Amino acid sequence: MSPSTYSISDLAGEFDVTTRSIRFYEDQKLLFPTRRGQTRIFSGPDRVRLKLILRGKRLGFSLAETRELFELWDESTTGSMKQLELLMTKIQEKKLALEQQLNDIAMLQLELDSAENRCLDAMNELNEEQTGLEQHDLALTRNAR
Amino acid sequence: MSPSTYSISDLAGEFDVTTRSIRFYEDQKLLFPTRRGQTRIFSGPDRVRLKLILRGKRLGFSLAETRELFELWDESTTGSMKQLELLMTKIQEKKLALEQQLNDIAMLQLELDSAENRCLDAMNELNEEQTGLEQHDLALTRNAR
DNA sequence: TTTTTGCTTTACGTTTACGTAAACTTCCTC
DNA sequence: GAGGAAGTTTACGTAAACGTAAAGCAAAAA
Repeated sequence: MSPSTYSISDLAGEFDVTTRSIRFYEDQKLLFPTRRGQTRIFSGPDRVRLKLILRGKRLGFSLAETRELFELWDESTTGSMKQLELLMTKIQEKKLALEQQLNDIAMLQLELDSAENRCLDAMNELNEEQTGLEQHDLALTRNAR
Repeated sequence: MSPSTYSISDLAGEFDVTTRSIRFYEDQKLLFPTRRGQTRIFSGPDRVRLKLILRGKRLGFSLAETRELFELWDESTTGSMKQLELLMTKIQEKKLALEQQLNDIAMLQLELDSAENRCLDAMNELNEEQTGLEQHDLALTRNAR
């Protein structure tokens, strides 16, 4: 069974970040570990937050952006209509941004595929120059076009 | 017909970046405009490079990363086998990274959808508290679950 | 001809996201 | 009870990606 509390190095180990980073995230109000004496104790929700922080980072979110989302989400439980509407617009914004990212990724993938193929072509040509024409079967090592 | 050369402000305008940024990219060896006297003249390939730089940025690539790819691509035309193999591995790396990003985006999209729905639920509850039960049709404004 | 407009270089400033070092406590082990 | 491992705070340092101001040239417009 997964534990319900974690030490700083538990989380650092699991997600491959430094303890320095985790303390920095706390400093930036992204995590709120409790304390036993001096030492930090992280809860399950803290762990989830950390995972979200890191995923956000991989997608180019700044810590400030992620914190803003966390805050909106937290405040939304106290639920004034204005808060909820604000949260909705932020959610829409992020969804649009993700759509854009999907486009970017799709285009880059196409370009990488094309680059890959040209690269393979060039390698095949080099091979034929070196070993003569009888080795044209090397083309079989290439992926489908 | 699209022109084959561009001024710095042409590109800044088209891609909505500052001229400062473009000069910085040149400084970092990502762009290589020629000069007429003092002023920079950008070619079609320069324009393409700029577009790739910005797309890379949106996906969280550093300028150094992007430059490395450019360099590998440029060197690959002079085509020693070692260069080509290096380029291939870099291409594979980027493709894997993009796959990871696709996963991240998919998961975040799911979470945003879920957040959106909980948000809409909360808004509906607020509305019913305020206006009585006869307005339950508001649920129709919600997207499909 | 002055003025505006656009471009240039040089250079210091700024924000983000940590790294790194110093100096200290706490707990565990031997 | 000496040492080591893991935790802590405080604080200065750093790399990336520009922003911003200063000071100047050069062509086009008024």
